[in-house]
Amino acid sequence: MATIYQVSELAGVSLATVSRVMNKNTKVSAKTTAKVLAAMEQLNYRPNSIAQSLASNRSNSIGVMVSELNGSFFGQMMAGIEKTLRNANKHVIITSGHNEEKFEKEGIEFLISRNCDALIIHVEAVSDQDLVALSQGDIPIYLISHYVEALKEKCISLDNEMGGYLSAKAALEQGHRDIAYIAGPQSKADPQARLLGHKRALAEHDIPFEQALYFEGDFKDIGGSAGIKHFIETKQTFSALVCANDEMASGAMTYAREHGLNLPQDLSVIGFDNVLFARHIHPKLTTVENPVYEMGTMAATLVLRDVYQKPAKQIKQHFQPTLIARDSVAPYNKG
Amino acid sequence: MATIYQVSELAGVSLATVSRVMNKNTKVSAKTTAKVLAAMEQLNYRPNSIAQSLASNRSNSIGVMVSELNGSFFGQMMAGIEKTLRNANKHVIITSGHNEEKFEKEGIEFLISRNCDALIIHVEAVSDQDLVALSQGDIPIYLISHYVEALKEKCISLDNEMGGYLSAKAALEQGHRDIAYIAGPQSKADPQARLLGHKRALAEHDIPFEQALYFEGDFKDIGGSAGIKHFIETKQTFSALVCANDEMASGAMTYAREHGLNLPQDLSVIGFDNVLFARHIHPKLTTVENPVYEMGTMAATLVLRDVYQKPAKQIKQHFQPTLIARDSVAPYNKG
DNA sequence: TTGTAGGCGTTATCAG
DNA sequence: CTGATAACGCCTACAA
Repeated sequence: MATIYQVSELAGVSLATVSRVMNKNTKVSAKTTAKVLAAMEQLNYRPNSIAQSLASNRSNSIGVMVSELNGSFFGQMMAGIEKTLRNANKHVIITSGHNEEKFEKEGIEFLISRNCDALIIHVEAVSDQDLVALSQGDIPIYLISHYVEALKEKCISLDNEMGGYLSAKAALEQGHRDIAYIAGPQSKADPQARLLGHKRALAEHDIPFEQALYFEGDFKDIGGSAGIKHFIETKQTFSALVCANDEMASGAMTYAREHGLNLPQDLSVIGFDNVLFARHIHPKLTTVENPVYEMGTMAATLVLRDVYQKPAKQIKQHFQPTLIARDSVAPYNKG
Repeated sequence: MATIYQVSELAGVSLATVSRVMNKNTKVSAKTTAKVLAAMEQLNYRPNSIAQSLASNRSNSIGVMVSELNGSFFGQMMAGIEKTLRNANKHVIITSGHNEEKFEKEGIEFLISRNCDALIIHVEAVSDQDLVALSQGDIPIYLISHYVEALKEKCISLDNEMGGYLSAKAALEQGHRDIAYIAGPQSKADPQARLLGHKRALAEHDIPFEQALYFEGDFKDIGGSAGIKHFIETKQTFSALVCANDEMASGAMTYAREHGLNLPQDLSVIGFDNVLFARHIHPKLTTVENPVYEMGTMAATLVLRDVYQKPAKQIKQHFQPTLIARDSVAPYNKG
């Protein structure tokens, strides 16, 4: 592999000059530039990115930490991040927390030890407090799909309250009044906000929130089936079921069908996230779009702007969800 | 950030000694080791991985190139790769080809320019020829879920022929004889092999392969719906439908149901891959397990062994698929 | 067992 | 506009 030194020899200039034409940061005469370019071409020169990093104190790498790699969420997010960053010639180092706090923290440590210029983080288990502490460190961190007041300039988040509102609205507007709700883990902010939005929509329609129609799930399909099982066994009356994510909606639908319910005639179901499989399940799931790809793109854009001083056209840190109406909600049927 | 030099000063030894206790490759007296460790601790020293890379000519990074980041396949694969590699203190740089040959090639170039120690590649569009050419370069490449004869030591692959055989078998063993098949793109080796396996199973049961019951899809749900539409419109008789992947199976099922078929009574459907949503769709999809996570793990293990000389317990390069029997296949019903 | 010193391939700060 | 030359932080013969 040719080095900058060999290029400089061939071109008959100093190595500093070669560096200059590469980085275009200092004026170099057209003539010398041409010579250098020719030499580079001839030697098939490729700068050694590691040496560049060492000398410039910039690794040009962004660490991305996600709580889990599999699952329907992650791919979309990564796609947005990777595309944006690679266009800017930055690279993405990826780590997964495998859904455990210990691994998430280790992963972050790992990324720091890798000299990343910035971190984009989407974690479940690490506390807000730890995140704030982390942000005091040398390396800038950005949070995706998670809002922490103290770090608001660093957050890309979704209006989960509005999402919860929209999903309840989808049922209410079809005339449903007995609406069960399977929430996500209330130890976390996102599911809390979704629940809040749900309650707001009910209140707007003068429907009291019934504890008996509430169940806290785990965001997995099993949480959905457990929730509806609970409602059925406690003999609740409900014509619609709102779930705080699509996985739980899917679990609930499977359970409902196995127990003789006709979907959506006997029960309308609404999800949240609009993951890829939402349109594969039957009936096609009405859900709330969670613009994960866009959020990934935006997080990357933010890094580019703040860390690398790249001009960014427009930054949008707070995203609004939208309802995706498909086939899993039927009009309320008095019978 | 403390440097190795500061540590050496504090410990009262040379910087070479500090380097030695870090790398444990040369004997250092217990006493000095202790001093050095204490100094490191005190200064909260963290080696600069970039400087290490430059000096040792090892970036400790492995580039992973996937054709697409979203989709149900990728996450599993990545999870296996990342976990294995991080345990060995290597990091993963990720790039996506966004399903276009141009991007796939650019991505590979990008990874090479990033001084990766090895590449793990899962591409769709790049030709075998190009892959072979690539492997002549300085940087070792490994192929995942793809078999190229000339690169067989570098391949982690699945026995797709056997998978095709198993999926057909699932229908045959339930008494089905009129079995439609929606294939994947026949320009690629994997779908070809699946089709071959399908034919072998038919032949074993003395059932001729009918061109009229064959359709070539695109591995997307749309291919599945187009396929079954074709069969229905040409008035074929078939009681089972085998699809070369789960997405197409899902698309076909949706279409079938919309056209009045009862699943699985009127039509048994079999998929391939066992992606995450396979158990979310209705009826739960009988399919063939594609052990993507394990293949990812194994690719990483192979890299660790070949590139970093880490002892590997057991290498398995060729994986066997297994049938996952769920609810989408019903016994053949003469009626 | 430990220290010395050269080198890895760039960038960046000086002069000129 | 261009050329020396010192960092950057670490590894690794080679010496001692």
